[in-house]
Amino acid sequence: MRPSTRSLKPEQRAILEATFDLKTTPDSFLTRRLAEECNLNPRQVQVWFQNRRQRLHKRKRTVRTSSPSAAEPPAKKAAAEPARSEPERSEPVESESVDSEADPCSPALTFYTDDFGAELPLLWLDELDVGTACEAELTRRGAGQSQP
DNA sequence: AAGTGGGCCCAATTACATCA
DNA sequence: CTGATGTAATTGGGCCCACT
Repeated sequence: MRPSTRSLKPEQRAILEATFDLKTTPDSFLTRRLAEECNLNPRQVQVWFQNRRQRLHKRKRTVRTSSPSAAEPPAKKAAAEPARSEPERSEPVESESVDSEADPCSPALTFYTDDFGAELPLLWLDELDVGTACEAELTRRGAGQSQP
């Protein structure tokens, strides 16, 4: 493993990866929030997610093709993709690792990434109410910024 | 209804950095 | 030094939605 070559800081990646685990395609709002949280440009966040998805698909394809019993047709892009019909795009990809590190007891999702070893309170990940939950939580954090 | 512009995504590619 | 590998960023093409 390379210690991140010319890449983002471990903390930034940790946040992005934790988010990616729950949501591989964040909407513009979430992208902006992530950018704020990571001190990056929204464009960078967007590019990061794009590359991440690409890597994931590539790996899966490689695994399948290298697999002797892999008989999955290429699925030609939009062929099997409902795409923008869904407002929230049900994740077509299964998380490669980390099934559910989120603490269900916590009001705000908390992730522990062994990558960074840090505690990442990602509150906006509630896909259902990204907007409101995020606003509320961010406001709270911005004001108090302290967890009991 | 048709045409246009903006936004988003995917796949492929490029450019750079690091390690063996 | 070179080749392999990983990552960030760019490019090109396609699709969808809102607007005129």
